[in-house]
This record gives sequence, structure tokens and C-alpha cells, in this order.
Amino acid sequence: MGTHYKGTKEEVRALNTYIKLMRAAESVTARLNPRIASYGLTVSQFGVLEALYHLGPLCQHELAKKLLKSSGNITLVIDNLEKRGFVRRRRERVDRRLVRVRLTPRGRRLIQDIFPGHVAAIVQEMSALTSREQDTLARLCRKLGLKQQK
Amino acid sequence: MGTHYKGTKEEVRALNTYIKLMRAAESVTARLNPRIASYGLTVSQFGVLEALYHLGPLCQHELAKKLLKSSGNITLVIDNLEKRGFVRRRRERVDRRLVRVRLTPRGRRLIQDIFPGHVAAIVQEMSALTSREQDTLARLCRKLGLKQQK
DNA sequence: CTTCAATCGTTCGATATCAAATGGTTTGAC
DNA sequence: GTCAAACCATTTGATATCGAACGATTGAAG
Repeated sequence: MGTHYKGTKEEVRALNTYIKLMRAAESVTARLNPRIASYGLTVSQFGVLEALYHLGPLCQHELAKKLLKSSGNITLVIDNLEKRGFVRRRRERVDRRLVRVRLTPRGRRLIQDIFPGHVAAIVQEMSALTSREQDTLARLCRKLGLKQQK
Repeated sequence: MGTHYKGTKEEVRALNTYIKLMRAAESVTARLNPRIASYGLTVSQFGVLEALYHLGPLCQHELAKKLLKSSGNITLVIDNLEKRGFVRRRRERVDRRLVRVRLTPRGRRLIQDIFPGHVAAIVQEMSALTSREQDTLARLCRKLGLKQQK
């Protein structure tokens, strides 16, 4: 299992941990995906709606940062959400470089419909771990995710 | 940090763990990416070369399963690798439905060039955690990744 | 043998994703 | 005040990615 690479103990351990981390993230995503897709949304679209729902109207570069995507990508995702009437763009008056994105009533209804089941599905996924284990996992992931200067 | 969602303790914990897991995977990937890209490869292309390197020639559906991608996707990735002369396709004689993919000498040289540095980069990433923590993370991720029959 | 279901790779249409280039806008330095 | 640097969204061209439809091949059931 894990890796077939022959290396030092340290290397094998790091590779194994890396692979397990990626697999876990991919597997959980793959199992959560169908629910979101069943509402006709992609993961990115869902991410945008969810961010707007919980944080209020945001500029596109804020969404890009929040979702770890390029600004060009966000432009497209917003395009597709706007076409279907879930969000609305408005150019800022004070700083005309910015485009503020907000949920339409229709978009708000959609995310309100989806979100409770989404949370339930995540709770279900995480039920493979005890509360203690979940906290440990979160802590270790956080250490890994942090920007390391070097 | 984590989530802005107001829910039960269990829900907040699960959501927080989920977000941290996804962030960690994305962050590590994002930091590993530039190295691979500097060789003119995408992550998927690298994944294929690495699998062929360590496991030997494989059929496309085996690659798809290994990399958790659709068969249609693998077709395209192999197309692009083949165009550049890193892999070669050959139709199986016994079972003519199968297409076996193998590294060319050029492809082998490339992955041999890249891989050591890739391992070093992963070791560097994982150095944010102690050996003990890495093992714990791997174990918890493994529990999460496993298929759970409802 | 024949036929039918399963398997495998490809194609298609839609969306995602990035990096780089572009054009409009703002801000800071002078 | 002017101008250059920084910032923001969009566009473009390439690759990724999926699901679904498709055609070829195989295997199994009769």
C-alpha cells in the first residue's frame, strides 16, 4: 500500500502521508459531489454561493482568494451563475475597478435548500472518526496548510 | 476561523475538520505544482508517468482507477503525453479491447529526472509535522478515505 | 453457434482551471 | 497635478475533467 518507492525511512513516511492525505481529500470530495451535482451545480459554483451566503456580497478577487482560484477562473464561474440567475454583478461606485457579486433571491433560496443536507453529508463522512480524532486531524491539517516560508 | 456556520457542536466540528482537510490538500498541491510545471508537465501527466514508472505498463482503465479519473479523461492525458513522445500506446493482442500504455526511453528519462526532487519537496512539506504526527495523519486520512457503505 | 450483457477506449459538449496578456481604474510619489 | 506602479476584471489558449453516448470487442448463457 501507499508508495512503491524505495527510499529512506523519512522519505517513505512523508510519501505515504502525502498520498493518504490526497486520497482522503479526493475520496471525500468524490462522495460529496453527487449531492451538489444533483442540484445542477459544480463544486466551484457551490463554493461561490456558499461564500456569498455566509459572508455577504464579495468582490471577485475576494472570492478568488477565498476559494484559492485564479481571477480568470472566478470570472467564468460567476458568468455561469449569473446566466442562470443565481447571482448578480454590480460595478462599485467608489472604486470602479471592483465588481461586487451578490446572491439573487433565487440564488439564496437555492443555497438555503442545499446547505443543510450538505452539512449532514459532511457529518456523515466525518463519522468515520471520533470527535477526538476529528480535532487531531484538523490540527495536523492546519499545520500542513500554513504558509511555510523557506 | 474555519466555518461561519451556526449549528450543533458535532456539525461545527465536522465542518471545521472537512475544511482543514481540503485546505491542507489544496495548499500542499499548490506548493508542489510549480516544480512539476517547470518540467512542462501537468499534475495528471506527472501522475501517469509516475504510475508507469513504478508499476510498469498499464492499461488505460487501470490508470483511470489508479488516478481516480474518468476513462475519457485518461484518453486525453495519454494523447498529450503521446504527442510529446513520453509514452506509447499498443493494442493488446489477446484482448483487443485493451490499450497498454508504456513509457518511452524519453519518458523514463524525464520521470527519473523529476522524481527525486519531487520526493524531496514532499519531505520538505511534511517536515511541518513530526514523524509521529505524520503517522497519525496518515492513519486518520486512511480511515476517512476508505469506502464507507453508508 | 448465436445472441446479449459487460467491458474498454474514444468522442462530445459543458465547465473548470491556469498563466499570460490586456484595458480600465486607482493610488502614491514627485 | 502628472505619471508610473499597482490593482482589478476580462479575455485567450491550453489542458483537465465529467457524464453520456458510441463503437468495437469479449465472454457467457442458451
